[in-house]
Amino acid sequence: MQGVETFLESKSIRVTAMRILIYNFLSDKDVAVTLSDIENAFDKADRTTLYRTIKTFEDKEIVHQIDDGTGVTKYALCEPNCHCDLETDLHLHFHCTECGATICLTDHKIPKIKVPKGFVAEHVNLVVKGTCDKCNCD
Amino acid sequence: MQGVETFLESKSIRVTAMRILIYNFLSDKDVAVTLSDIENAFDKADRTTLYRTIKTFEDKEIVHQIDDGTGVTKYALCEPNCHCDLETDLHLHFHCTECGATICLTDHKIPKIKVPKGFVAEHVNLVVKGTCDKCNCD
DNA sequence: TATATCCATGCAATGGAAGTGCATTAATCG
DNA sequence: CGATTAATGCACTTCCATTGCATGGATATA
Repeated sequence: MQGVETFLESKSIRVTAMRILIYNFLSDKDVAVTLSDIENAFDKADRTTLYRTIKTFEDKEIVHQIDDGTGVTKYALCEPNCHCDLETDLHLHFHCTECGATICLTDHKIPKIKVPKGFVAEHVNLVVKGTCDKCNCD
Repeated sequence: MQGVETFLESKSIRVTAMRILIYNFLSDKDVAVTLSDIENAFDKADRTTLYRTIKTFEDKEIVHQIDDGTGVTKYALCEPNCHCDLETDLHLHFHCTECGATICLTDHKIPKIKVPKGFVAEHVNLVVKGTCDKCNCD
């Protein structure tokens, strides 16, 4: 994929084979993944490399972190032109307690939240737990 | 406090010195606490005891768990008559990124969240991050 | 081209938090 | 008081996140 390389460059991320692989892995998934998921997909690579690659992606705002309450951090690609802004970019996440999948509901923006006087909101984390469409078919 | 003992009994929790102390510790706080916080407050007690006491309190629905995204679980007393129900009891939590405090905004109930067709919502975790009233005074 | 520099990678190790098994002590009930 | 049941304490384990250091590859510079 020529596209990925130029995309990474446009985000001032140095292009390496590993990074392209990880990016493609993430973009193939429609659910958020853990570090272990990536680890299992790339046996040959070291855990630290994967970890730092994800951190780099995060810094450059092409990946966002999700805390779905399971205790392990999950990651997913951001939408194009995402800056993880409170007003425009934040979407809610759905965690299925049956299959364990965590899904970005990117078209479900987070409603405006009122906070008490004196408080300043900068970020919102909204996770809905329940059962997903696939699990409800059974 | 005679009141605490009868309260615990009413929840069918066996009354011990430790449990009274922990309950009072929690009710003195207006912020959610971590297990380590409790540990530091009670040097003499073993971590496991504190851990299991909190779990007991959770089971009996007098304490709720909060995942504010810091990676460590926090705990706070429930409101009276709370059953941690989706519709009536769930409130939002505010996490201050400056002082690290996590606060229950019990009068801020969680707005009704729409999820896509096929999905069933059972629980919602809503954490707003930013700076709290105390930190904004500086 | 040679060399210096910067950064990605890999290995090893650490630290923190959650959780479990088992033995001991304390509380309740008959 | 004696027996049963539950609470406490200790030791350990596991899992995940994170960091330090050494190495190797890519890039820029002379």
